[in-house]
Amino acid sequence: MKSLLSNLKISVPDKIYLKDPESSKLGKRIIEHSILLIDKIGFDCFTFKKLGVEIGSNESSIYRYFESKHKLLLYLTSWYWAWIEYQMVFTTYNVHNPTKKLLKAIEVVTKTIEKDDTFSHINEILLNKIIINESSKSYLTKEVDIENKQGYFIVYKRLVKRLRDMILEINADYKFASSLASTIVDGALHQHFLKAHFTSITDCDANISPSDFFKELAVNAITITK
Amino acid sequence: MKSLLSNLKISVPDKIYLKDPESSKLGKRIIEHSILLIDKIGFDCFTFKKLGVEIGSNESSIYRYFESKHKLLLYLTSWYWAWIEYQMVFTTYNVHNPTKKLLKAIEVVTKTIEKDDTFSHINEILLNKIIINESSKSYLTKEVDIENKQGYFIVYKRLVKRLRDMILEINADYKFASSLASTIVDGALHQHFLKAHFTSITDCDANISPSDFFKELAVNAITITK
DNA sequence: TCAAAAGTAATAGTATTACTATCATATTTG
DNA sequence: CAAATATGATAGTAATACTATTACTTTTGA
Repeated sequence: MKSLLSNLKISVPDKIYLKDPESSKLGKRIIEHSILLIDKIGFDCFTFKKLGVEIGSNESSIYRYFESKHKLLLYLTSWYWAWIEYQMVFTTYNVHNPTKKLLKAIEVVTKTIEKDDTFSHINEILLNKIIINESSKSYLTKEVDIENKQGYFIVYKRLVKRLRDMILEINADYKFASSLASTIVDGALHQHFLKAHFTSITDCDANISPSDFFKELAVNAITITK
Repeated sequence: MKSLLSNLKISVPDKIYLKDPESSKLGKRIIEHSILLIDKIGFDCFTFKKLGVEIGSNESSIYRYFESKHKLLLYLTSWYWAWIEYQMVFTTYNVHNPTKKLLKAIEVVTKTIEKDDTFSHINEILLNKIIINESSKSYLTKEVDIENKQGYFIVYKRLVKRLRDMILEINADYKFASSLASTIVDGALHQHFLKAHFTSITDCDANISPSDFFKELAVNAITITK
């Protein structure tokens, strides 16, 4: 219970930012408009100078919140996964049947995001698109091991571990619980990408969702060897 | 048979390059050393200027082969997948049992790459590392739809479709053959990445390979609903 | 309430990147 | 051996990803 409650808050590892963007109006505008701008022009073309123009503020002011656009991406991904984790813990909390619980968790992790008005300055639909298109760039770098040691990816890893634990609750003997969990989380993003851009190599479309695929895949993987 | 033979050659869509790097000594040096340098410093820090220094040649000469480093990455990924496709077709060619055939194909796609001396200027072990760490950057761009229309990703998509067809040979009623195939190809790269950097969220290590995981996953997914 | 502290803006400057353009030289080929 | 082709050297450009400094503005707490 304690462990659950301590993670319900959308909190991002504090080493990621220089100054907490949640602590000021400008900080919130930075987050709000960085999501809009990254979605619009892509992370590769996104710069703090362009963001400054967008929010009518100065480049140098943005640098006081984030060292680099890479750190900003780390912030956005951590926020996103913490938000997903919150929903996962919340929706599975009073579900006692292990299989039902896992299916609910997979649903949360793999579904197409809908509007959420809890956090007014964050557009979760666009943020989800950014996660699909850009989040892997946050760890596919030469600095990944150093940054991993500094805890920049704990939220993501914690989410995968929660999923792994639910898998093991169903079948403690399943040998690939961690790999299955990480495959579901990463694979869902990939299927959403394929659905939008490479339709010929996915079955996901208006009728079939990534959730359908991964739910069946997971249940078959875990229960067949039971 | 014709269809098989026509794809056995390691051929890369010719719109990717300005001048075929296989057509000259300098071209081969560009490929050879771009693999070494990208592996060493990462694609983000890689520039044609640095590559020029490395091969004792001029930046402007490299630009005569590739428009940009992005195109070079597209070349390397296409070459890699064509090489994998070649092995997949070759090793499954005389296997008539559909399940055995699929398992051999998954082995080829997911295994850790070993030395291959057929193509002297290409270090396949390092190229595989580049594919794991950098290949998604070739399609996670704002230009993906235009470039897809121009055929820059056909080799990758053709490989996934071959795998899909083998899945359907086992069970023609399986609803998620394309998604399973694309999940295996992308997921294997991801598991290799996790094995190297985020060990706590994968089961893959010195004893368990991504191949073990994906073989069992695929067979269970396909056969249980048969 | 007023001074100190903290936050924000404006400007300038730097090294590097991702190229393009031009011209010269070297090599190949018909 | 001349013409064509390939490569090299140099220069130049706009943009990127920052850092540094100074000035102004707002908040706060004694």
